[in-house]
This record gives sequence, structure tokens and C-alpha cells, in this order.
Amino acid sequence: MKLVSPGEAAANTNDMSVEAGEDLARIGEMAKKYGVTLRTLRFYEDKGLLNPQRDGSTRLYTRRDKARLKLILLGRKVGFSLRDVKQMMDLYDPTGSNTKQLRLALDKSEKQLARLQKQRALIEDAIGELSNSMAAVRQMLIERSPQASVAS
Amino acid sequence: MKLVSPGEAAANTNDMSVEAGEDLARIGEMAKKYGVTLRTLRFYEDKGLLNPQRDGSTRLYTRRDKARLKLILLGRKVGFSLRDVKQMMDLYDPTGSNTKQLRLALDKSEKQLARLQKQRALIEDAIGELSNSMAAVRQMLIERSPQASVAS
DNA sequence: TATAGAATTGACGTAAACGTAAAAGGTGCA
DNA sequence: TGCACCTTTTACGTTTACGTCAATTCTATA
Repeated sequence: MKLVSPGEAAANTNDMSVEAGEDLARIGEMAKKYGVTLRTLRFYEDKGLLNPQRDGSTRLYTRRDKARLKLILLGRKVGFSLRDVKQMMDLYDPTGSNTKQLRLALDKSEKQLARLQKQRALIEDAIGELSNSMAAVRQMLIERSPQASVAS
Repeated sequence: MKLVSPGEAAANTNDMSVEAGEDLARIGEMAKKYGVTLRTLRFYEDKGLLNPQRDGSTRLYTRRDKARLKLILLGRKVGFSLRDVKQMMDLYDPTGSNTKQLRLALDKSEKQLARLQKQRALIEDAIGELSNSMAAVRQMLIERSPQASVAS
């Protein structure tokens, strides 16, 4: 039943001797596991955010790709653009202390936080205005149909 | 030269007297007055949201157009799409009680209010996550440069 | 072996609200 | 008369993050 997990022991014409961890996933599994579409994964790759290995033409995602995808999704959740996410991830250097990367991330985060707070203010403003308008409209409806009562 | 409102009898080479109120504005004035661009006004007209008169090919906006524009801007402020705004305005009938229009507006408003509240929740969520991440990043920065202190 | 189920690349479509450029016509004023 | 402005129409471009085919290939299983 396992169409997946090609890492299973023997008879692999297409061996993927990728050392230790056999946590290779194909695009369908990835999509299901992280709640994205295939198109999304290919799109992220096209944009240079992911770089899965290939077995022939089939994409194989390692746990490193999974970590990156998690980061992408977190970034999108907090409102970063894919370009921002890429910029931050591109600075990652497994041999260094990544101080620059962290500083950039922190800097971008501060700006994004400010944007979010501004957005929240705008939305609250909109909520206020909309509530006002609704009250006015309800009033007009009451005046125009004196016999009916408005629910809630 | 008046292709529009041919009812006027007098020969005004340069007339601005289209009936009573002289509150006719050309597109430039409108734009300045309401803080939009010319393109925006033409776009709204193209979408059927405005219908200024014409003096030849020049657009002339009456106070009715101004009222409509105000409504459009309010609608956009609270997050309605132009299509929604149009749909609501299209129901306006100066001879009736407009009960249907008001009900539609109220209905759409309730839904929009729900959307706004949802958005606000999402943003607050994002703010929380982002703040967490920032704290973590700050911590990493501290660990990686023991001699420096982080501002604020 | 046939067939269904994955996967691939490529390319056009979508949504919203305009921006921008081009080419041309009108208008006031010095 | 000439120049600086305003206005017009037409039409393509922008942004972001994918959606939606289409045509094809690969693979695994009944």
C-alpha cells in the first residue's frame, strides 16, 4: 500500500543513497502534510524558496526542505511577502553564527509588526465606521416601517 | 456647444449655468477635493459607479456625483469592494422608501463586519506569533554575542 | 496489460484598483 | 499668436500568490 517511502530497503533501481535520514517525501505527501497544494510547492521552488532533490524528474523533499517550508508558512502567517522570506532565508549559513541573518530578520520583523499594528488600527476604525452606518441604516428601516421590529 | 442638457436657451460660450446650483466641478477639482486621482474617477465611471454630465467631452460632476463619491469612499474605507458598493447604490430609488436597498446594505454590512472582526483576530494572532519569534531571535542574538547588549 | 493515480512542464487566467504612457484636442492668458 | 495646462480616449502594465487547464510521462497494482 505504500506508494510512498521509496527509501525502503532493497531493490531500488533508483537508489537514493542520501545517507542517514530516510525522511524523503514526494510532492503529494508534502502537500498533504503541510496543507498546501502541489502548485504552491512548485511555485515556491520556482521562486527559489525550496530546492528539493530530484529522482529523475520527481521531486524529493528532505527534512531540510520541510524545515524551510515551515519557515515559509510562518512567514506568510505573520504577513511577510515571499520575497522577504526568501531574503531572510538566503542569508542562512550553516557554518556561521548567522548574526546578520538574525539582525535582518529582527529588523524586518519590527517593521512588519508596525504594519500589523497599523492595519489593526485601520480595521478597528473601519469596524467603528461600519457599526455607525449600520445603526443609521437600522434607524431608517425602523422609521420606514413603523409596524415591524428589527431583530437583535 | 452643449451636447448635454439642451434645455438651456441662452447662448453661453462659456456657460456654467446648468440650472440652479452652480456646484459643477470638473475632474481636476473633484480629484483634489476628495483626494483621489483622475484615473480613479474615470475608473469609477467606467465601472458604472459615477455618471457625470458632459459638456462636450468634458466631465461635469454635480453634487449628486459628489454624494455618490462620498459613499463610494466610505464603502471602500470599511472594506467593501467596488462591486458591492455598486450593487448597493444601484438599488437607490429616489421615489421609493428604499427598504430593499437598506436591507441589502444592512445584510452586506453584517457580513463585512464579520469579515473585519475575523481579520482583526488574524492580525492579532499574527502579532502574537511575530512577537514570539522576535523574542526568540533576540535571545539568539544575545547568546551569540555575549558582550553586546540589545537595545530596548 | 490495462488502467488509475501521481507527477512533470508550460502557459494562460484571476482578483482589485488603479498607474502610466501615448497621442491628441481644447482653453485661458500674456 | 504661442505656450502652459487641463482633459480626453485607448490600452497595456502592476502586484501577489497561486488556480486551472493541457499534454505528457511514469509508476504501481489488480
